Amino acid sequence: MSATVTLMQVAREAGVSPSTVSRILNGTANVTPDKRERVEAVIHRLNFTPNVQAQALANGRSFSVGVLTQKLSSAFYGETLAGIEQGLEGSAYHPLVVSGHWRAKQEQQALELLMRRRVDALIVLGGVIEDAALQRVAAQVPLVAVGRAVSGLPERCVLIDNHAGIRQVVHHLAGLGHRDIAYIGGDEAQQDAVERRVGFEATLQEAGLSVNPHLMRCGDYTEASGERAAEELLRSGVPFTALVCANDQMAFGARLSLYRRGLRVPEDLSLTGFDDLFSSRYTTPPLTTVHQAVNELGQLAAETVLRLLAGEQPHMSPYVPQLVIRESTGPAPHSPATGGS
Amino acid sequence: MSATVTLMQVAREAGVSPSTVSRILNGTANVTPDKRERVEAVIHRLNFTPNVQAQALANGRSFSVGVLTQKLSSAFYGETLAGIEQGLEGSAYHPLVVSGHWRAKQEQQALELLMRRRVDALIVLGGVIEDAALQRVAAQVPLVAVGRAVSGLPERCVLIDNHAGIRQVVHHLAGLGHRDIAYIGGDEAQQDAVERRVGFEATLQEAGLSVNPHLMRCGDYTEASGERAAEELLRSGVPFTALVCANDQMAFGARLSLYRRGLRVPEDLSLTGFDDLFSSRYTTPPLTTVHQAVNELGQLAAETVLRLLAGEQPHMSPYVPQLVIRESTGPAPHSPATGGS
DNA sequence: CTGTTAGCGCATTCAG
DNA sequence: CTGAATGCGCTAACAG
Repeated sequence: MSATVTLMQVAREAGVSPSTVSRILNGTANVTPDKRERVEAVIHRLNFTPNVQAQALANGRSFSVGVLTQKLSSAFYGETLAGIEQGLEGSAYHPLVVSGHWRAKQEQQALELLMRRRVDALIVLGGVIEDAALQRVAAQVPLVAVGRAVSGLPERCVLIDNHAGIRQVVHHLAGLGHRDIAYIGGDEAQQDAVERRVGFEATLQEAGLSVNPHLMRCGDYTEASGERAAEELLRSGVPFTALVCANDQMAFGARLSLYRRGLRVPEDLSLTGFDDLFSSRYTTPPLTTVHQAVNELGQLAAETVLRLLAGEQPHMSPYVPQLVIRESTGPAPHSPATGGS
Repeated sequence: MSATVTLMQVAREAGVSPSTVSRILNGTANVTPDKRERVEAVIHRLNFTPNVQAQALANGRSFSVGVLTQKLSSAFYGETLAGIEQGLEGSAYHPLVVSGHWRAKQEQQALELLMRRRVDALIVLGGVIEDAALQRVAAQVPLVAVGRAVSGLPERCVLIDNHAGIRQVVHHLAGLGHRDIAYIGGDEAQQDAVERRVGFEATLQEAGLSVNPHLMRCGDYTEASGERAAEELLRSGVPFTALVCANDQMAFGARLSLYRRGLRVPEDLSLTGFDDLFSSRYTTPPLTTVHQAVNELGQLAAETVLRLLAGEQPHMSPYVPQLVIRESTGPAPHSPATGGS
């Protein structure tokens, strides 16, 4: 653990004042070539790296943007984080990531941690913390929310048009002749879960089909819950020819449940997801789902934050996700699967 | 953006000295109840939060441990990150994550960034940067590497016994009667990729089987590469009854390729992976693979770092992963699949 | 128990 | 163009 080199040491070693070294470091002012060379040589020789904390303290900015995510192990948010990282690249700002685990209290603590680190801006991915808490921090630093609308902060939310997404799914299935369509929704504590369900029901009617409460189930966005819900649906005996899941993970779980019962996809039953996780391309059969450009959304959030930091007032418009038709959907069979027998 | 409150302001407002406030904040010394109450009231009223940068500067520690990962969107490392976060929880230290994207140059930059942020310790996940670079930073701060051996830094590497893992796979398959076993390896720039391949070949011989170079292919750990390699294998016409993949993702890709050709798993062909990603439980059929307790490895790394920070010298022993037999492996069929037809 | 005094490492006035 | 002086916000001796 060799002692860490300071700007002051560099200055002494090079026979100049600390200010000169600082100027060279930041290109704040011109310096005679010979001094510059001398200093740079010393910097290199001593392997000096400026202390970011000190810089932050001195000029009032930490050059870091806090990111509140929910789970580091989530494929969905992981991709968004990658997008944010990418969007910030080249910009002097760096992301500082903390997770809230979908727990309001932890999200609150995470926000406090970020504020103590004096992040220059904030990006919030989903979460269940109250809008009021977000408004409070938004009063201190520029804040951009992804995938959730925060009241009082329009133009600061990168929104996804869930309704439009699920609508495409239903019309696709209806077009294939499906009339009995089952649905597995997500935890309605999350905004998008209710938007998707409402969109599903609305489109059903739009397509001249009726909502059958016996074909509606609720999961929590995990594979296990999807498997369980599909199991229940099948066991209930109520016939259906297509199964719409509110996200890909639950579709994966449902897929397993169908496999267990020997039901073929899409011959016996059509299956759809939402999100288009990377792995959805590799399920058997590849999953028909709604593509969200998660990475791009992350980049967009990053760019928006950068723009906000630069004093601009960016305009946001909701992102319309697109249906990707792969191989898990097909024409409705004549005799609906019930799973019975 | 309201001006940010400082400790000094709190002190003035409460009619005490800054040191007193500091003492209350850190519990460094006793303070009379009345003063304490007064100060805490002011802190609350002004919504004061200490500036971590300033604290770091003042006491020489940033209370952050840098984490060099490769891809934020990776399911594998994501789980490890979650483990690290968990392991650090409650410890005053917080993770600072940066990605290297498996590019030596970017990894180097990431390390520099972390050093400039004056992290108190470092956790490195995989990567392709030279050992020398890691040794250099290890000279400045405690360093723990996960999933890679760094020369000169034994006892600082959380290692996985890849050989033992792949060995279980081969013996499992041999026990099922498979004699023609194909292999899809990873990019050999990564240590574990070569360890797994070498382990595969060694165990084959150990089991009395011979290594058939025509059944060996190389991917890069991605689904796409697994699909491609399986395709080649099948097209080559060389018969085999089992396909061992060096990681789960490639197994997913291979699975799709088999599906495309109408080959049943495990009736026509047995398939195995390595890692036991969460989603491997949900493929159809669920994948037989080698379980790595990735989350736990992350926690272990975090605890080790904490121990190092506390001045202890922890002892490391390689982690032995365990085979998880699910449904993608079965008895060898009588007539091997060749994919030709 | 508590206030005063010095820095921590750097950027930035302000004079030369 | 460059050095000296100041302060960023906080902690840690050091005296009371």
